[in-house]
Amino acid sequence: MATIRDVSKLAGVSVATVSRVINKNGYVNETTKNSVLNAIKALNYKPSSIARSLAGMKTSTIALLVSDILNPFFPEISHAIESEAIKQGYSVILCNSDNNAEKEAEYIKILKEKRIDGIMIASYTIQAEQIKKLQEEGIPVVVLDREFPGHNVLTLMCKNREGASMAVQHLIDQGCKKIGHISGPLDVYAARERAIGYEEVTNKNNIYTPGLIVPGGFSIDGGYRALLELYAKYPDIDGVFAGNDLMGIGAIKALYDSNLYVPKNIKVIGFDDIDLSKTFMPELSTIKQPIYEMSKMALHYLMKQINNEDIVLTSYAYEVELLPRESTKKLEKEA
Amino acid sequence: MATIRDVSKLAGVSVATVSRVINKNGYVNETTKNSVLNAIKALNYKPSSIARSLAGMKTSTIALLVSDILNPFFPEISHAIESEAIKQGYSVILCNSDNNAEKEAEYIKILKEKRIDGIMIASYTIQAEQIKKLQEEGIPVVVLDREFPGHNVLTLMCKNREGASMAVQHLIDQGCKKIGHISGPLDVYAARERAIGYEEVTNKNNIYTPGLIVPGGFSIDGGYRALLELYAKYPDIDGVFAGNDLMGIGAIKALYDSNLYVPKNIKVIGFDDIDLSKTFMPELSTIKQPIYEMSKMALHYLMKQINNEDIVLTSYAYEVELLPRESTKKLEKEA
DNA sequence: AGTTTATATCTAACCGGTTACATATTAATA
DNA sequence: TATTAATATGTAACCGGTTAGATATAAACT
Repeated sequence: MATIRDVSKLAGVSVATVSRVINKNGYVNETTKNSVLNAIKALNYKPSSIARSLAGMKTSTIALLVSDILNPFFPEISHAIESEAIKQGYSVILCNSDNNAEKEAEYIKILKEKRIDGIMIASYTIQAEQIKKLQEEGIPVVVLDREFPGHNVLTLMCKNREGASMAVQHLIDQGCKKIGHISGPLDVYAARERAIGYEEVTNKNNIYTPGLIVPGGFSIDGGYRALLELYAKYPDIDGVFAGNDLMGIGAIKALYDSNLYVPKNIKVIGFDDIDLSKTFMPELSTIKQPIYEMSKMALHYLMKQINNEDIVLTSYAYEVELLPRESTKKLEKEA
Repeated sequence: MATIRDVSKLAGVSVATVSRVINKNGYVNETTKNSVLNAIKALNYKPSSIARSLAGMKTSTIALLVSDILNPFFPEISHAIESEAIKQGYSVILCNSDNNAEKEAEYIKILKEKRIDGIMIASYTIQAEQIKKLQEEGIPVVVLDREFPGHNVLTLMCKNREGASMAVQHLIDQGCKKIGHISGPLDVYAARERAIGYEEVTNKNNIYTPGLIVPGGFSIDGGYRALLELYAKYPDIDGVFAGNDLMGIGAIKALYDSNLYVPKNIKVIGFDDIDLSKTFMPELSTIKQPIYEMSKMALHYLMKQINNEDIVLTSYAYEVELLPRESTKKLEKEA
């Protein structure tokens, strides 16, 4: 593999000149530039990012830490982050914590050693303490879909509580009288907020019952099991607000396997608007959060921190949107 | 950020000794070792992988190049590769080409500059020529789910043709008389092989009609559109073999939207056995390919190349398995 | 003509590790 | 006791870039 010194020798100039040509900075004579360019081509020279990082004190690499790459929500984030990052000349190391705190800690250690320029966190297992440590070591951090009240971190999320309220209100509008909630892990901020939104609206309508909240771990399987549990306890349930689309899909599947149909017997609404929700049958009503937009802005703010522009480390909540689809349709005979 | 020299100073030893302690090689006195360890802790020292890579000529990083991270098939591969890689102390840069040849070429350039130790390719846009170039530059390569006959590359795939035959035979066994095929992009090896498997079995049963093959681009949308096209041309179709599960799901959706039901009116079988296929309603019959196992072995062979163990650069095809589910069920009244 | 400014290039230190080689001490063997 | 081997540690070159500072020439300005 050719080095910058090989190039400089072949072109008959110093390494500094070669460096200037490569980075298009400083003065370089047109003729000199061409002979350097020719030497580069002749040797098939590719500058080593490793050496460049060591000398330049930046890696042009960020990390994206996710909970579970098998959950379609995260590939959507990953896709957005990566697309935007590459536009700015950054590449992304994807770290899948698999919802495992130890694996996550191991990753964080590796990332520090790799001297990545910043880290984007979309993981439910991470603790505020770990984020604080990263920041103390000078590593820019942005957090997606979480909130750490009382900590100086930039976090982006959607209006979870409001969205949940919209979802439950929609079920009520569609005629539901007894509405269950399949929640995410309640130690996760977004899941908690959504549960609160559910509580608020059911309370206001005098249909709140604590037992109607069952956790479903944000997964299809969890949603499936949660629905069965819910239905066993309350066979007269007629609406379900699932804390995310995956659990909504799991719930619909469980109903189907129990010979109950959506929306005929029970109406179901999810949250997120992952791609799959409008492909599923029946199409899943949901609360859309602007995943691409949020991710894009998250990256934007991460870059600002990396470039030492000072920004306020606070949290932003994005608007959500109700997307009524088949799974909450009011059938004619009900009307 | 503390450096190895800071540590050596604090511990009162040379950098070589510190290096020996960190890497657990060479002779180090127990007492010395402890004082070094203490210094490391006191300074919160984390060795720089950058410097280490530059000096040691390896990055402990591999790249995974995928076609489309939004297609669940690829997160499953990604999950497997990443899980196995981290066990061996390697991290993975995930590169999503988005089915865009230019973006892919750009990534390959970046990866060369990053001096990654090896590259795992699961992308449909890559050309044999590019792989050859990578190899000539000494970069170990393993390819998943493709084949490049006549090229010396290690490729892992499943028995695509055989699986396709099994799928079509299964449809026939379930009573289908007119079977369509929604294919992947026919310039992709796996898609072509599956189409050939389809042709072989339909031919043998004298039900082959060229017009019954329609391309669906390996996506849900593509499958949806392909089915509509197929059905418009051949309204008497009673079975569909989709070249992957996503297209199978798209096809079922299209049928549903046309008031046709699966398996009642038409039976559908997919290929891959992605997680979603058994959650979908109806559950999608499919040909299971051992994604985790294949990916794991792919990584295994990549590591062998990285470690300069010589292996035969050839292609391996994994066994597939028919998973009959609801979408191809023979209903009682049909029997 | 003398001074300033813009252009062009080079030398060498530096980034933070690894490692070959030299050196010193102690233990084992002849 | 002399010699060899094992243990322990240090020095300094090297990996391949970047960049500050030195130097030199040509053009522009007093």
